[in-house]
Amino acid sequence: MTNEASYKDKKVITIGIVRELTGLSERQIRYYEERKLIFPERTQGGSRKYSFTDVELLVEIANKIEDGVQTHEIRKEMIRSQKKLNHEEVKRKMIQGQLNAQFGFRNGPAS
Amino acid sequence: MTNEASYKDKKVITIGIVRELTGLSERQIRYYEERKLIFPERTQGGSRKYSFTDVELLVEIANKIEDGVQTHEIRKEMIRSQKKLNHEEVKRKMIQGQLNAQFGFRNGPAS
DNA sequence: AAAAGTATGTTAGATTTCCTTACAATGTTA
DNA sequence: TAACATTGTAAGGAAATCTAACATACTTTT
Repeated sequence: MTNEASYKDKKVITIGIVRELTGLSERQIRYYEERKLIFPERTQGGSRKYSFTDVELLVEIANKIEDGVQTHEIRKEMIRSQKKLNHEEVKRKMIQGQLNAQFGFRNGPAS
Repeated sequence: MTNEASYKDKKVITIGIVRELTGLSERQIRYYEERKLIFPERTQGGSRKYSFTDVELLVEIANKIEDGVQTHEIRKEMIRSQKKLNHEEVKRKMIQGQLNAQFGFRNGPAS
């Protein structure tokens, strides 16, 4: 049913490569994490690992900052659009629930 | 016309992560390179960088080796399928050439 | 205006990751 | 048996990353 974890979202890129891909400094990349705009995973030893999605997000963040938007504002925007997404998801599930109620659809493993 | 360089083919993954993703040892990964089965890029400093495609290929290689196939044979297979691909490409271009001869299609920058 | 906050650079020292080379061990092919 | 194939391991060095701290220049808040 669900996607095989897409390449785009797999956290496999170290910070040096992210620097190359985005043109940002490592200082900037770490700072945006400190401001909770980005959430790399870590290796056993503690090195950061990013996804291509993270890389794209970083570029968007950098663009907004160039436009004078503060990390603080960017974070709010992100929370807003996250909420909107959640809202969409809730609506989708409600509709799904109504269909189930009406027609008794099932897709679980039970027969 | 051509694809935006796909995430799958971008060489951005360091050997430690490849080890995690494939379960192979770094020794094995480097050895398969020595046997010309895989071709990582390098960072400025000399560290190897792999793509997701490389990771998949490594898993295939590992499976064949478990089946007792030697790197030497695997390489031949790869060259064979590479040649088949080239052959397809040549055919495609020949057909394209014939179309051009017949109808004089152009898409270059010249008027 | 002074204080606080934002964004980034830089430095230092420690730790992790990666590199190459070489030798060893074991199994396979010629 | 001699050569080859595959993998482990060790050593020493270089590259990459980490955190913490201090500095700077701006902007916002009080």
